[in-house]
Amino acid sequence: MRTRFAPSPTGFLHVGGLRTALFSYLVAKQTGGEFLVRIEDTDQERSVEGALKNILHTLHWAGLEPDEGVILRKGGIAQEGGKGPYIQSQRLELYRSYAEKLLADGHAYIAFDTKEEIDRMRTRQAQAGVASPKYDASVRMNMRNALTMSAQEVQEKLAGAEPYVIRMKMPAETQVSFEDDIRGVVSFNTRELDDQVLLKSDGFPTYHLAHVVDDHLMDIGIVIRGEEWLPSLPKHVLLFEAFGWRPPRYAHVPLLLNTDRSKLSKRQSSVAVEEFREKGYMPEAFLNFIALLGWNPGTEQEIFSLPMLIEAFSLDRVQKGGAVFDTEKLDWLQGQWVRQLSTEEFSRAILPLVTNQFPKAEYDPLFEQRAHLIQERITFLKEAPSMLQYFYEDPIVKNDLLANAKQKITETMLPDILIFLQETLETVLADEWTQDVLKEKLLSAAKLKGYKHGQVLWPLRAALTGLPFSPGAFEVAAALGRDTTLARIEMAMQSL
RNA sequence: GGCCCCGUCGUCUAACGGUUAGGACGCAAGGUUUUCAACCUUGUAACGCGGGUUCGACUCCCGCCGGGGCUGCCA
Repeated sequence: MRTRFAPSPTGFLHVGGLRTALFSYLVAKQTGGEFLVRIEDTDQERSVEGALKNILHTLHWAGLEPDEGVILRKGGIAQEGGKGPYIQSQRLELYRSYAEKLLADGHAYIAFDTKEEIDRMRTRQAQAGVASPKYDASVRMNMRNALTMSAQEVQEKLAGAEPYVIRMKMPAETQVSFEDDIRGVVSFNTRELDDQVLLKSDGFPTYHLAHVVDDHLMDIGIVIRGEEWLPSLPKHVLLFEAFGWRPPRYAHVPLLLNTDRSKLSKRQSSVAVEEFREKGYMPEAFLNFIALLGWNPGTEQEIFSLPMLIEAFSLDRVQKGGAVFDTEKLDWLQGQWVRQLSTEEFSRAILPLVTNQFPKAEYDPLFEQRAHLIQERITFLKEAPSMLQYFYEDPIVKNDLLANAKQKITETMLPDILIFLQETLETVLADEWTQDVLKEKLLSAAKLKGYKHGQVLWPLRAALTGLPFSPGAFEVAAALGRDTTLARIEMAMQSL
């Protein structure tokens, strides 16, 4: 089954766009088909410089590599496949010829109305309380089109280069029913439908014409798109019929919503996928999150990689109602994905971040060991450098960190506690300096002295790391080694 | 306004006539070698309303209410 993702280069890749792209990608992959990317740049005014490249980059980041169409390659943006071009602004002649075919077959007509005339018509209809304002409100009367003018008049205007559009001639009172793969049968009456513009006066097609022509020519088996297109479905089905083509299958995916349940918008939420990438979310976590918004596997599994999604996804388990884009679960998934990495993968992922801050850091078994200590306790990879800081430089330890009311440690108790730590730890020899031995010796000594665990462990951990939170005291002491551990306790004593 | 779509915990969702309405996030409490996390345990919380159909409705039908989308020479 060939599927496509067809963004307009008007800005960043939207999270909702990524979701429809993901669903399309999954359907293509699980049916052994191709996933194409086509660019819908038919609105010259809204096109944004650089948006195309940006969207492709983000798609690549997410791991959704197109098989055909517009693809990001080393050299830049390439078009691959035998059904191109895949950028609509490069297919203008094609759309025109198909629009003319419609004209010849009586499914469309030329109209010369100006923007102002159309505006006036709408105002008039609104004032008259017309239920469904449309171009042909009064049997296409009062409008300047090929349906009400003589052929000669039309020819004269065309010869005089007067701007015109080509409109679809909507059949009267026809019931159009179609089976959507997510919603089941939906039906509409053409009575409510306008004579949609198909070819604009600037020679560009509207979405409607371009969609029908391209998805037919590019042999798309199923069109997966946002629910906002559902009301346009009958127009598209009718166009396929007018061309004598078999329509593809359609799946209208429910919308992503703001917290107030309106259509997800930039004003109310973060909607650019790029923002999430910048915040440090892993593509796996983000994709996992997006997939679970409106789709469920029917099992209690929550963690899904892209290959697992290809395996488990199906359109009939896609929700019909919109889903609030609430990212509270995303952070949890991000943490899960950090934990999902092997120690080596994790170490390699954080290495550049750490060397950036501590140039002498390098990948070796020791680094892996240290990385392992923090892998279970961070959510974002970018937290790694600060959590490993004390392995690369001596911390500056303040008394108010060493003392801790919650652990019942006052500043006046500190000298005694630090001496206790020093004396006890000195009895542990270098060759038995392990987490287990340290724990055994220190806790038993503390018990003899009448210290509570927190009263000795908190100052030890704080003296070693200088941080309000970090891996545990024994883990850090073992990783730091005997000399450094004792030296830092000494330093803490000096600074009292 | 008209047309179309939708309606289960705060959020994402399971259930496809018979369940104590399940899971996840969040939140709360407890646990773990101190703290923040992570992790484990327990808890918290939902079928929009009213009619039918049926021995029996979250599930089927109708109405209402509520929400959303569309109603462009934007996609």
